[in-house]
Amino acid sequence: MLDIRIIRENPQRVKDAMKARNKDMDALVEELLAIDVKRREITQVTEQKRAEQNSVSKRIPQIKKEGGDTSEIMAEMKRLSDEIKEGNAQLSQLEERQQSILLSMPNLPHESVPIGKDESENVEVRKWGTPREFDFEPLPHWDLGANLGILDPETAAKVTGARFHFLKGLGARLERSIISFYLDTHTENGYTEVFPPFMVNRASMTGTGQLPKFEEDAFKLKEPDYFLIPTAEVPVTNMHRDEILEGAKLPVKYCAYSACFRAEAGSAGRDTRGLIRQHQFNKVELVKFAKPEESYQELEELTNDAERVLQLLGLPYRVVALSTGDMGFSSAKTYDIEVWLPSYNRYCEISSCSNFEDFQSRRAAIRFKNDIKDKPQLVHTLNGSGVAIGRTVAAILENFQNADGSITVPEVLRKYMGCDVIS
RNA sequence: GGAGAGGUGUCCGAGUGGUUUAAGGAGCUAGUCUUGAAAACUAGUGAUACGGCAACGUACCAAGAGUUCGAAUCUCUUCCUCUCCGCCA
Repeated sequence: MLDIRIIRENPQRVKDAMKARNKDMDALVEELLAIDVKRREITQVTEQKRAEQNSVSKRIPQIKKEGGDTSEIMAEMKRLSDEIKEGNAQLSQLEERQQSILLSMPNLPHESVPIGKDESENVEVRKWGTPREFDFEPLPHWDLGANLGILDPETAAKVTGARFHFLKGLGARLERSIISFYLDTHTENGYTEVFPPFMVNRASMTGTGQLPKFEEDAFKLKEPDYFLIPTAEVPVTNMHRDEILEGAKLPVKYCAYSACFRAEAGSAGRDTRGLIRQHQFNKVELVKFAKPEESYQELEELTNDAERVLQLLGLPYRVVALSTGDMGFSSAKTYDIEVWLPSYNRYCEISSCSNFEDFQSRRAAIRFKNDIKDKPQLVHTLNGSGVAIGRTVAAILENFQNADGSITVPEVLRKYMGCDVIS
């Protein structure tokens, strides 16, 4: 959520930023400005009346005690009370409208973000590794998985439906090994491991920006009003909702494994085969709470921390800076890490690392103060996949396949897998 | 799921409609006393939000709604905690 003060003081900057995101919100910005003026005006008048009501109310018991007649004052107070109620009603209407507009507005992109209409204008920042030249015809991971008997979407379709998988045997073990390897790597690197709930309430989904705008993307329980998490970002960031953190303890760094659930609304027909786009997938997520002046340095480090696991696995990847037109709703700046997938013959997103600045922390009221006497200020929140598990499995199967259909297990996973080859 | 008890400030805890600007205590801060410390005494003490240039005002007693001139206190809804029972991993 944007700060109403930024809109009040620099509406043009906000309008321009929305246009860079392909959204014309000029009319909404103007409406916000009008609401803001009116809101403050009514607040002042109503609070003044409230002050009078408080002071008169204090005198009433004294007058009664002295045997005075209060009926005239009571009648006057009744009128005042009605006026206050009317003022409050107007205020809550204005506040509700203001809030609903603010909740619908995406974050302002950081000045370093490339301006662009969509993903075609993302900027490649760096590349690591070299895509392998095969001396045989490489298979896509869904064929490799089926041939090895480790990937079984058909049974999942019977048991549940489309876009789910059973992993079997060494496939299931590979999934589990990657989770452990990622968590071990990140905890050695200073992240505190947490295991979060996989369902969250509405306040948490609103805090990180999934609601109210993107409700149709989430799986929702009928009763109670809970959502299946689309990413561990939601429960982990909301751990500190409505809290004031100690400045000396920042940055706070968490890593968390979770299953992730996405309805994938609007993506029918895309990536229908294999592990790339599922309704349920596993992911290890990195989450940071940082001081504002350090958050962009922290974003670079978080991205590097995510890259490290791919380097250790030996998977070629590249890092791209998303353009204004391709960035997510809540993000001020995002790097995507894309792993090389032979079957796609291109790099494919496996991690998305973002600085949300104070966009989430304002919604979720996550603050800090350096000293006990300071005024609390909003932290900057960051997160990134470190990294997606299912897509890692796909990348390992495809990049490390052998001519006989077997898969060479990356060195770092062997102690988890208990074998060198999947065959 | 059933029955019961609760949720008040940093903490403990009083408070069933108005002299409560939330009693009292603990803790914390400063001072007095003391060679120093402890004790005692005195004073201070909201890690909150909004409006206002400011003085200040307003809100906030789990959350939300209601009754009333006036609500921590009465009514309704929700959430959470604890105890017992049931069920379960």
